[in-house]
Amino acid sequence: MVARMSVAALDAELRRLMAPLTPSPAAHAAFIGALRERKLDKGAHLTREGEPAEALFFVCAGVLRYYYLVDGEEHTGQFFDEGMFVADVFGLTTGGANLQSIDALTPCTVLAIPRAALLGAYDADHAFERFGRRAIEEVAVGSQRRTANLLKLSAEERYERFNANRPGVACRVPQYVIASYLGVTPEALSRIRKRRTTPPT
Amino acid sequence: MVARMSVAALDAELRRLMAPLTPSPAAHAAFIGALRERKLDKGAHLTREGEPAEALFFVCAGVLRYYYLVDGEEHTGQFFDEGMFVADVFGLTTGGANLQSIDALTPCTVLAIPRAALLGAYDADHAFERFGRRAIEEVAVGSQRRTANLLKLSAEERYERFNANRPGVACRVPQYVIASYLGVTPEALSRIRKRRTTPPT
DNA sequence: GGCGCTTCTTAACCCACATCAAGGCGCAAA
DNA sequence: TTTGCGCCTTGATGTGGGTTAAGAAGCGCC
Repeated sequence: MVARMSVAALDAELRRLMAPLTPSPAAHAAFIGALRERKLDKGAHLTREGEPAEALFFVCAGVLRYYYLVDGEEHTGQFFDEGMFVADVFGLTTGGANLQSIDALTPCTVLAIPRAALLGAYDADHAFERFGRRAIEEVAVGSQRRTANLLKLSAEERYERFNANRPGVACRVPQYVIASYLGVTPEALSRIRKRRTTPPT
Repeated sequence: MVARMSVAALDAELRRLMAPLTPSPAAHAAFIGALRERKLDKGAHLTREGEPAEALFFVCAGVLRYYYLVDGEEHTGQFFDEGMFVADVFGLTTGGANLQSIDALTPCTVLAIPRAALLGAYDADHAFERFGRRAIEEVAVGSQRRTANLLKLSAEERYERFNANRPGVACRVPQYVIASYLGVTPEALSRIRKRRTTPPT
């Protein structure tokens, strides 16, 4: 049931992150064997705030995001598209309840790595532990960069950078979701866009 | 030259994070042997933006922070006090130039774990690799929480939470540094404080 | 083709916070 | 004691973005 091509993409990421270590064939086989493919309609959820974390996900196709719900408002934390890993880091790493909800912004295909299989791989093989370390290092750097941008850039600059850095996301998700990522209202984003496309009078 | 008590505190953190694994005596001895103690005056820097990352640091005494310099303005990313690890995560993990500057907000004592020793420990022993994974997981969760707070809370709420969560930091660093952490000007923080202490007319 | 739903835009008004500009206070050096 | 400096506060004024309220435009569905 698991598409060959998707697993190959995940495997390439896996080997990039654990290099120069290589996993034992047994540990590798157990890991691959635990993968489950999931197809998501637009709007479907992978996790919800408060529920226990089940898995680490690898995006084969589509765009997802995680977000926080604050008195009815959705605050988007990050976007994930093809080739990226997604999870509620807190829930996945501590076993506690998820702090974030993850949903599909387009129809998606993901590979799920159940939490038990991931922890088992960490225990079974140093190479998987390295994969876990390197993967979360990239998450941490990305998150710190995001924090820095929120602190030091204006809404307009954040929008420019987002367009430049994530063009594949920018053109596939609705403006109001981008607004919630930038930390402004959809109205404000609309104004920014008008200003930008009509700078000369 | 390395104080016994400080190393004991670091070692406790180390064992907490690598549990239930334990390092080989040889790898553990090599790691401990590589530690170097550094004393910092208030205002002294551990790293500067653009320089190569040298080490991971463990705070024995004092308060430090990392910050970004944007046209003359310092934007504080995070505070670190006794018992915490500090580093420029990007520089330390990739070997590239630091993205952040780290300085001492009070006189400090830290233990430096040279980058080469850290990477060597990762290679030498699965238990150290686990320590690295767990430590950076905590960093990632903290950074995501910080991002979420910037997105969803007002300046006043961020100040309240900071006071509640980091009282030991709040009372030891100047207001203008706290303001740069909250993402407001010192003037705005001053007004927030006045409002807070004088809610009844 | 008409209907309803979602998304995006526009406009008017308001407010939190930035900016600019003075002071005030504590402390250390002279 | 005086001077100077770093830090905090206060006030006046400006503005980016929030809020509210309407439309307009795209699009699937009957």
